[in-house]
Amino acid sequence: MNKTFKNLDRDKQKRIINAALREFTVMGFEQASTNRIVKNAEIGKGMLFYYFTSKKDLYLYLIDYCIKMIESKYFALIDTSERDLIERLKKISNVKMDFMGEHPDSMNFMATILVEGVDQIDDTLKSRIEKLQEKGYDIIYDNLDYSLFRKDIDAEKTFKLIQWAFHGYEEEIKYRLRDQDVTTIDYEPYFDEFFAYLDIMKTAFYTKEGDIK
Amino acid sequence: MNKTFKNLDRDKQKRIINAALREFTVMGFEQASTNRIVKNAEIGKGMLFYYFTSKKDLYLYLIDYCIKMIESKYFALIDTSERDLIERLKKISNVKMDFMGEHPDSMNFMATILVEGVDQIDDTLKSRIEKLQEKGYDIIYDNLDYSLFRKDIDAEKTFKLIQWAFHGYEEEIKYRLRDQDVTTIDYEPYFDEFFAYLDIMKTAFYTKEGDIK
DNA sequence: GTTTAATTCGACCATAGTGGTCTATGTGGA
DNA sequence: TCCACATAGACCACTATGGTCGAATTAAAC
Repeated sequence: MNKTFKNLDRDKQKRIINAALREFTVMGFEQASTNRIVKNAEIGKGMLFYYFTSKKDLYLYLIDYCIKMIESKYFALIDTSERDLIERLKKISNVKMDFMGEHPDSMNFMATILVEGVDQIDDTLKSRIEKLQEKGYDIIYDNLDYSLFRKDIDAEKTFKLIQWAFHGYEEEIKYRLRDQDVTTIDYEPYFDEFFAYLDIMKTAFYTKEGDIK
Repeated sequence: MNKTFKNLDRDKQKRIINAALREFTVMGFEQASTNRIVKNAEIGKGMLFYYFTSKKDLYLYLIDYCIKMIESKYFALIDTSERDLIERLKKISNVKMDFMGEHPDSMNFMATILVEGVDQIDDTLKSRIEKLQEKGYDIIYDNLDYSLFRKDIDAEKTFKLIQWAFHGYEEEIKYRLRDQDVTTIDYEPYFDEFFAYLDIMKTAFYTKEGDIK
């Protein structure tokens, strides 16, 4: 990546980054077209290869960009002091929603990278991505209070059930809002609906007040 | 589609169908290559366009083929006489596993059709697909016994939670077995693990024996 | 055994798109 | 008037595309 790119006005920079992120997300590395990227970014073809030495160089830059973005704007905002699993997942959902609102392309791009293993990546980058995944795991599981769960069911498995519910609801909302503009959506009513699910799970999975042992 | 295709030995027919299903599933309609299809099916290029008038003709044939397949080998085997949601989902999982073992390409292909709306489809085909989705919905929800659920939580929402758990576990298993040969997998231990999850949900969501009201 | 018909193949076609280069033309400061 | 940087897009060799076509092979009919 050429230093000129760093000195660009933020607008042009963002246009290029977002156009490229979207292209790679939708098409994958091989099928992604630099022609479409420059057209959507509204720059000349020559410029892309002035800023970046090759398609691959651009791709690797984007991965690095997204890793930094997720570390600073997503993971950094989640604290693990909340020891109630459901309450913590609730907070994570909030941060995630905010992040998705502001950087949807970065998140979607990284999602495709994580599910499809990509050949273009070298070992150091690969290990950075692994670290990122581990960190994502810790943020959910670290320092949880197992004693909240009823004693007659397995806590580990109940964890899973709760997580699947979070994921399921997320997907359900994505499906319901499938072709609406992300920036204009009011998520408030969905949070209320979601909290009802959380209450059910607390009623079903957590120790009732007054219960002993 | 040419009638000659119907008269082909089953082996060649299957080779062509499966090669095409896989190509369209992985690449989508536009990016799918007829060259790769004929190479993987081990037939000459000319033959594909002898059996089918065009790429689109092949594509539409495959959709029709899969709809019929799913209706006769999947939906037909599920009965809705079991009124306990969890037990019914258990049976559905069994049929689904069997089907996935024998016709994985058909199922994956239809899945991509259902999530990505495809332009190539005309109205009559579109409505057949909608019917299929409705049928899939009925198979889960028809004739269920709501009285099994505890009275202090919302039954509809609990349905959702249970479904999300089924889906979550399915995905988890797919992930764990991600690069193993589908035909050689022994699913038995996973069923045991899965039943443990179902027991938890019954304990948590269903009315306890002896409970009144 | 000869003629006719149904199958099979892959070289070939025009076309479109690829990643990347290069030249010509700004642009802004000294 | 320089000069260095920045910009655009025509252009390149190359690859892959969906689809065609004539020649070869096989099967059937007489």
